[in-house]
Amino acid sequence: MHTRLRDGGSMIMVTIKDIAKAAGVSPSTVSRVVSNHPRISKATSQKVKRIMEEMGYHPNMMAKSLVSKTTQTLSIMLPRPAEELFQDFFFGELLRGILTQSTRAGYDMLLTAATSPGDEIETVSRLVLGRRVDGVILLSSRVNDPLIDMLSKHDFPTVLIGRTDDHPNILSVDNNNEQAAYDATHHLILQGHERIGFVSGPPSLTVAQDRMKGYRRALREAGLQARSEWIVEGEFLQQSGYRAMSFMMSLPERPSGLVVIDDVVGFGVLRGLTELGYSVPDDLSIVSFNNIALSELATPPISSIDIGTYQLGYTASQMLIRLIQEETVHQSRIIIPHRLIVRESSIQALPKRS
Amino acid sequence: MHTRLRDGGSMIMVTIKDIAKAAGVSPSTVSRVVSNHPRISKATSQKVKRIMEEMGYHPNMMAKSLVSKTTQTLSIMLPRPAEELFQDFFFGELLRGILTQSTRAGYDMLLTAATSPGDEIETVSRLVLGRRVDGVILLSSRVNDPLIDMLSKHDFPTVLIGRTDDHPNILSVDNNNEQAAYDATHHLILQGHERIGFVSGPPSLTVAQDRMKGYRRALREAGLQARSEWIVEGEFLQQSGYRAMSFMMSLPERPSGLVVIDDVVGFGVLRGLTELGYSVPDDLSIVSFNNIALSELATPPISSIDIGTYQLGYTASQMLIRLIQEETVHQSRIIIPHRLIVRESSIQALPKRS
DNA sequence: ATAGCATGCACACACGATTGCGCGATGGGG
DNA sequence: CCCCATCGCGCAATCGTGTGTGCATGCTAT
Repeated sequence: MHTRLRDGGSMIMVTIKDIAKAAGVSPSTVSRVVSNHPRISKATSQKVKRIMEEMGYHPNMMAKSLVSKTTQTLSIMLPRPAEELFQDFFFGELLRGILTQSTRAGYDMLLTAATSPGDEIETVSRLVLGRRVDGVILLSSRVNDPLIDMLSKHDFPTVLIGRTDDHPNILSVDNNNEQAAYDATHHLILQGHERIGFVSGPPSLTVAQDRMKGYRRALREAGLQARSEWIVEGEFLQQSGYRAMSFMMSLPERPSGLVVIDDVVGFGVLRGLTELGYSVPDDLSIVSFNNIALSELATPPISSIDIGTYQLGYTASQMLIRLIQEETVHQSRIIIPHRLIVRESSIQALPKRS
Repeated sequence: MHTRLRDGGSMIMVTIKDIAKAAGVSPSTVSRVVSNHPRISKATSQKVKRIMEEMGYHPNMMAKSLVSKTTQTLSIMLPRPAEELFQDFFFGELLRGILTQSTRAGYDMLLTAATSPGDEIETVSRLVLGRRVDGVILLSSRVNDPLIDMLSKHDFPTVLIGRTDDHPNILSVDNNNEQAAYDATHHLILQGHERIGFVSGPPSLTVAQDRMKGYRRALREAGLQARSEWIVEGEFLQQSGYRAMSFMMSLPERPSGLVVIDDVVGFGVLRGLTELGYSVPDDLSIVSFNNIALSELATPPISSIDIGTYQLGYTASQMLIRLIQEETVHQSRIIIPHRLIVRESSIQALPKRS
């Protein structure tokens, strides 16, 4: 059964002209009333405003954008593939930060993904060169990202959440991931561990590179060795954690502590260990990153580096809007502080309550 | 230090006129080339297309929208407060479903939240009456939602993810939540439980109401009683689960099985039980809803009703776009099938591997 | 009394695209 | 050979809003 639900765009549209006619003034006067132009008399202003109210006038944003050359819209450009991101709590918090700030500042958020692999440039061109958005927040902080090339070539307002070496003057918000990984690793060292592994993410991501560096530095400074079989690269998925765990536990010489690049991956590690009958933290201690809400609800709760996810998004949005509106920025790179949240997954001393 | 990064919107804009001039044709011809008008010669078409390529032409979407009265944009209207939603995995999957389909169909997604409490109508009016979007996906399926009133009064393309009684002809995608809760409860009954509780969400949400009904029906059919102290209402937060668990375990007569409205809440219950030294499923069996990715990674893995979250979003987007483009729909309400995923949290028979 | 200025508003054009209509050129059939 | 259909394209109006300019009017100052 086909049902006809709407009658062909019959929705009547109250324009500025209709208001003008009803108020007995010119369209320009109505426009100036809306924008609070000083040279409009109190009387006309009130009358026009009343009529706008009565007739239910809402300015056409498209017409407005056309002449003002601004859309009051930002785009969040998702990396490809985006599946991992969506599966991570991390993303929701980030989004919440971005949305809170941009909504407050009167900007709308466009959530953008490439239509097909390798189509990012095409997609962004359409938005950016087609003047659909005023600015872009990039979540794809890969090395040598052609998107960043393109945006910076066009001098388009862009803020990167992450890091890039190739474009020093692009705005970015990031953590000190090197130090964060150092702190996580150092924490395990302080707990007495000498065999510490690292479950990383895709090596093309700067965040994975940075955390790797911090991990290595901590070991080096402590005079410990980073054995290559204790370092595993994967994705930001639980399966990666599970696989990494299987591999590590099959080694003749196993690590006793593990730094894991993401909480979700950490969940995979933890679950695998539990299934195999190992105890955390006794058999293997775990520290991971991002401190998603469920980390503290794991059994045992997972120690994690809180990277200020909400703040990351909030700040990115704030920087971008400031850049668009004022065309100046105070700093081109802002580092959100991190902090280690210690939980049972990495504390052997803690009495077990079960 | 203030740094001037951009030189005042200097970004040159290639318009249809520029192309026309360079190609020695009229703007209308260029426009027709873009839209593949049949009455344009192969020769001119190719020449114009080559020049567009050379000069890097991208049509101005605002101008296009102004005349075509269509924006190729949909809005996802978030409920208030949105905090809970963002903290739930559920949301990411839903978003992924919506985005995948709408991107495929050539629509952009606007993520919209009210600027301040009670501002939903204002916010949506601006978007809808200001012709900023072509359609709206509503996530707020409260009872008596004034937003739905407003949208349906204006006959604006809308799809609701959830249910409403007040507006029978509004399009919606939903689960059979009553049956889903029935299935969850029935599963516990089959496991031999006779004292079964229900941890619900805000009673104003239709999803909470529906699941409550299914829970009650299952008990009634089995000749079991739903004691009021075994039914607790809360939010979609882990804390709610924790509190509900504390309360239930303090009762003189405790439930032995628990149906929980959301996995995240279930995590809270589970964690609380573990901390207090109770065993799941032996002391208390748990079945929850949504089957987020981490459910199977809990210790023990949580039984959950998979509601086809991705499919929910995908279908909503598909319905909406079809309504916009064809103005007809095959069905005004689509039910996404659910299925119970049984895991250790509700199976006493399963041998424990630890 | 009149020049001068501030005030309040309308006219007209612009933003960048789409599209109905019309006009010249071409070609084929009677 | 002429008429008419078809083809290929340009002209001009239009979408709804913003804004520079100009023209009245009324008030102040000399």
